[in-house]
Amino acid sequence: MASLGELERAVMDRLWSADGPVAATELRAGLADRGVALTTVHTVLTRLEQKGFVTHDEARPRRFTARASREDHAAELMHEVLGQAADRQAVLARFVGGVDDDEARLLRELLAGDGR
Amino acid sequence: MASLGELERAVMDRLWSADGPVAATELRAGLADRGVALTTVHTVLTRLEQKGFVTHDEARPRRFTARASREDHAAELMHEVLGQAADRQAVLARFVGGVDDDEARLLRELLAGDGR
DNA sequence: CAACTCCTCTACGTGTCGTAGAAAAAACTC
DNA sequence: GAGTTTTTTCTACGACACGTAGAGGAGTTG
Repeated sequence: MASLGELERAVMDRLWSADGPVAATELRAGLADRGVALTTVHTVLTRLEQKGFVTHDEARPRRFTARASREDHAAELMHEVLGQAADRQAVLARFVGGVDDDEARLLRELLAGDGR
Repeated sequence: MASLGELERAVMDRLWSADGPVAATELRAGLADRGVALTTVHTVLTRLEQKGFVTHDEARPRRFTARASREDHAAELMHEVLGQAADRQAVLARFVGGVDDDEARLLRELLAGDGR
C-alpha cells in the first residue's frame, strides 16, 4: 500500500483540485507557500509516477494528471484496508457503527438502489 | 496517521491473534521464522507503544496487549481515510460501488437495524 | 544561434524501521 | 543472599523513503 509523503500529498491535492493536466511550473506556483524549487517539484512528480498515482503527456512543457480522482483514491484506500482484513464482516460492522447519521442515511440510499 | 512497518505489523498480528496479554518472549517465539533477537522484539514493542497501538501491564515479565482489536483498527483506518476527504459523500458512493454482493447485503442489514 | 525554459540525473540530510549488542535491573535458584 | 538466568532499557547502525535541490543536457523561442 504505497503511501504519500507530506509534499507528495500536497502535489496530489493540486492535481486533484485542477481540472485537467497541470504543468510543473503551475504546480510550483500553487506551492508557493512552501518555496520549493522547480526541480523539487519534478522529483516529486517522478516519484508519484513511479508509484502509479500520476501520468504525464508527451507535450513539451510536460503536463501532469492524477490517475484517480481524489474520491476514487480515498475509496481505493478504504477498499485496500478492508481487503487486507481477515474478517471483513467484522470490520464493516465496526465501520458502519462509526458513521454518523447523515452518512448512514446516504449509505442506505446508495445500497437501496440496486437490488443485488 | 501513523502507519506500520513490516515487523511492526507482524507483531501486531500476533497480539491480535492472541487472546489476552502476551510476553515478549512468546511474541519472539511466534516470530521464530524471522529469527529476530528478543531485543528486537522489545524495540518494536516500545515503538508500537509510542504510536499508541500497544500497552503493557506492570507485572514483571511484561505482558503486552493491542489497544484496539484487529477489526477496530481496520475500521478506524477506514474512518481516517474517509475523514480526511473533503467530499465524504462522493467517497462513500465510490466505496459502496466497489463492494461485492455479499458485502453489500451485509451493509444493508447493518444499516437497516437502527432507523436513524 | 543565443538566450531562456524545462527536464533528468544525481546527491545529500533527516526520519523511520529492522536489527541487535551492552549493560542495567529484576527474578530465580541454592 | 550470592551467583546465574531472564528481562528490560539504552544506544547505535544500516537501509530506505522523502524533502530538497544543483548541474547539466534537451527543447523552445525569438
